[in-house]
Amino acid sequence: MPETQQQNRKTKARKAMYRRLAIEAAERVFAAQGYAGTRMQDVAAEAGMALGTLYGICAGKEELYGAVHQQRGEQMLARAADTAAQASSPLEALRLGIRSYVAFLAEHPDYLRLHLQEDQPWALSPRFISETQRSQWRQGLALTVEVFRAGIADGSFVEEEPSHMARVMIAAHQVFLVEWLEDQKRQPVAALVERMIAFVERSFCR
Amino acid sequence: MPETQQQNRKTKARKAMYRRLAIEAAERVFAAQGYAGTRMQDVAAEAGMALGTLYGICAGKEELYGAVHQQRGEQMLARAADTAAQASSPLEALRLGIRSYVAFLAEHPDYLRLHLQEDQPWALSPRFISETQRSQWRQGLALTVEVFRAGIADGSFVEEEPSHMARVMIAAHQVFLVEWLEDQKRQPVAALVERMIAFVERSFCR
Amino acid sequence: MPETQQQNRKTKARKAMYRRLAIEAAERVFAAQGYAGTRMQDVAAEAGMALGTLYGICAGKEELYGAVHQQRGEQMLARAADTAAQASSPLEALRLGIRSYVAFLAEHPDYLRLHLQEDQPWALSPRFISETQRSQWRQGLALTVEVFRAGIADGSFVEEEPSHMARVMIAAHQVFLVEWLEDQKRQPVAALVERMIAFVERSFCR
Amino acid sequence: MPETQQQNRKTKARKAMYRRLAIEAAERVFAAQGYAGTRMQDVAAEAGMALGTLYGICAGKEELYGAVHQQRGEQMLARAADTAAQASSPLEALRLGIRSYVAFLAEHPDYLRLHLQEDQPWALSPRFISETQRSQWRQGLALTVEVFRAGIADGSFVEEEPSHMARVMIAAHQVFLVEWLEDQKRQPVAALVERMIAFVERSFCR
DNA sequence: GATGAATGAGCCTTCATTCAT
DNA sequence: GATGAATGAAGGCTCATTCAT
Repeated sequence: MPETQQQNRKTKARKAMYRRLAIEAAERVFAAQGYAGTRMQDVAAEAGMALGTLYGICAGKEELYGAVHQQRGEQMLARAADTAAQASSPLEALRLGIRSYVAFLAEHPDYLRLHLQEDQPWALSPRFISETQRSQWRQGLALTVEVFRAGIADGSFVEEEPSHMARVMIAAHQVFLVEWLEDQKRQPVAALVERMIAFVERSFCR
Repeated sequence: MPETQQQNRKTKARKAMYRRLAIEAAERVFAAQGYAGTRMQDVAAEAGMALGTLYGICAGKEELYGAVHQQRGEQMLARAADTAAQASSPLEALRLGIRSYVAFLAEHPDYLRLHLQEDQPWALSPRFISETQRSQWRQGLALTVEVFRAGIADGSFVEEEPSHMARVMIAAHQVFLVEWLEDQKRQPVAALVERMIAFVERSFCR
Repeated sequence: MPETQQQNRKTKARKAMYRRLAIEAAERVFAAQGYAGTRMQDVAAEAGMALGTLYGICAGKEELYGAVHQQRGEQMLARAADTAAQASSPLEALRLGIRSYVAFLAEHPDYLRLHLQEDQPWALSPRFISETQRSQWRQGLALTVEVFRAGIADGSFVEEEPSHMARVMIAAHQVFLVEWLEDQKRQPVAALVERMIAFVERSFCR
Repeated sequence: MPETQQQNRKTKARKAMYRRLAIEAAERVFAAQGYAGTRMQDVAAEAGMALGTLYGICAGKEELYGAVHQQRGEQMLARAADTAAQASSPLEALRLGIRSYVAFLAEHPDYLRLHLQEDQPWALSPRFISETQRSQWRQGLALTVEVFRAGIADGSFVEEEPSHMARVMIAAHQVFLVEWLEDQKRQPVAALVERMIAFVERSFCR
């Protein structure tokens, strides 16, 4: 039944679009009101859809919250990975990667707030993260880890557990980003990035 | 009326004891179930008292949560400050301070969990922080900042904004602590401390 | 979008109906159990709806209580005003008005009970009266006051502050109504009305 | 055992004193905060005694509330009765009685507020009235009723049910008293009394 | 499939009352 | 007898989720 198949395709496409819509709305509302302060009603309203529709798209509040992080995380990582792939050395890959993801966060202020509020890369059990999301997060982390591993191998980085280095780097970078926000983003992004890179080199390069 | 005075003293002492009991119970429950997942009923039960008694001791759920952080934070800071005071150089003060607060957290695993869950030194608006707590946090930060400032002055630290250095240090240390927990505390505390100190020296010493 | 408009109309109509249902249920429960003795749960049950639905309809217990008074008060006043408007003299207007509102109260025994319990025209600070209700009460009083004023002008009533006369009249009439209830409503409404009118004439006519 | 008897007497006397204290405190607090808004704790504090002591003195909140009314009611009636007893005619008795009880209320502003808030002489089921109080209230009413009955007999009053007349009179007088309060007591008590008497004569005298 | 009205479990908090000291 | 700390039942309200239209 090609007709049915086409319908399925259409249906799926529409569903995907609705989901994207919902997730983007959720990002805005969660960023503004926090997880506890956000009602599903608010998200539906922000997304311009009915509550029931929202529930047809996501499994519940927790899943939706996780999906926001997954969605943006995926995008952010993809961009960072693409950029870093063009590097000729692990150190350069790291520099390019940082530049890329800071640019991404600067372009997505709502996600930045969420990221700083709740995204604890060191968290014991990041709240509301499904298995799918967890595995995806691991993949993302793995990219950074790979860069560190290569850098250790070629002697440009200190010998430490790469995943540890990645987590420390992310944690420290959160401080830079918060201070940047507290300062009303007065510092140019390029300067911010340079300081973040400098920190990493000081902490991890030989 | 010395009788009344004595009674007041007794009453106050008892109240203080009850409050400590309640705060300790709250620490355990908040650590295990998180803020949102904790019912006041649970805390009362854990403290072995009736709900009404708990409410005679604290003003509400938020205040109680804040009190847990304040209580332990105060203790931790006092110990770290005392220890660091005996140092003969800024660098040694930092080392002693880190050793002290890690020891404290190792002795108070529930507070450690809370600390890692919610104590985000980089947070934009740390939830539920009363003015008392805020000032207390500032004092704590100030101590660390002072050490960094002295270290910059005597040339042992890089020239950076001291409060920035303090926040980065704390953020990075959280990663060490989480990994330590994830590893079931298999690493001896002394070794953990050494790695944390080594990181700070790498990141901030000339 | 005429569809949406129609839906809005439908929605509004339904909401209005539900609100009326809720208010009528509340009237019964408040009349039977008093304000303090009434739980919102009871009202919801009496109205045959869930608690959440009730809260979708009214803002809370106080607002609901006020709404009952407002609703019935409005109806009662409208009827009394309509009737009195047909009178050819102030005295006749008063007679018709009294006849009308007593008939209304006789038809709405639950509201009568509420009226006797709480509607104290002499109250210093009538509890729970929102601004809307206050203005409505003023309107009601104004109507009666107008009749008295006209009666004073044409010489049929004694010269007194009309609003005082209105309040005294209402207070005295409450006694008639309570006694009627205590007597199990054995006295015909028409006779009751005649006695109430006689009282007013004795007290206020020249 | 005369010793024990004396102790009992002392004990009783002390208890009676405490009870009076408590009732007076309760009067103030109930007048200021209303029945629902008053906590037993508040009354105890106002009376300068411990909560347990208060409960040794009265059976509970409702009983205490009733006791306030009973206490003052008794005093008020006693004075009114004494005064009225010196009258040479029913009409004069009524005049003297009114003068007396208005003076009493003017001297006890807290009781006046309570009286106007809650004392519904026409109420179907006056809240919280114990059997003792009910009988006392009947006695009080009986006095007034007796005056009316005598006045009907000697032809000075209209022929109506005396208890009805008494209740109507009280209800109407509440309006006078509320207006007097609303007017900040600007009107002299003597003038107020004259208007109240005038009303009664207009309504009930032949 | 979309809608949004309806649901009701759940939680924070208060305060009348009791009872060990 | 006086005390007041302790109790815990009770109730207003919210909001995630469902399901009839």
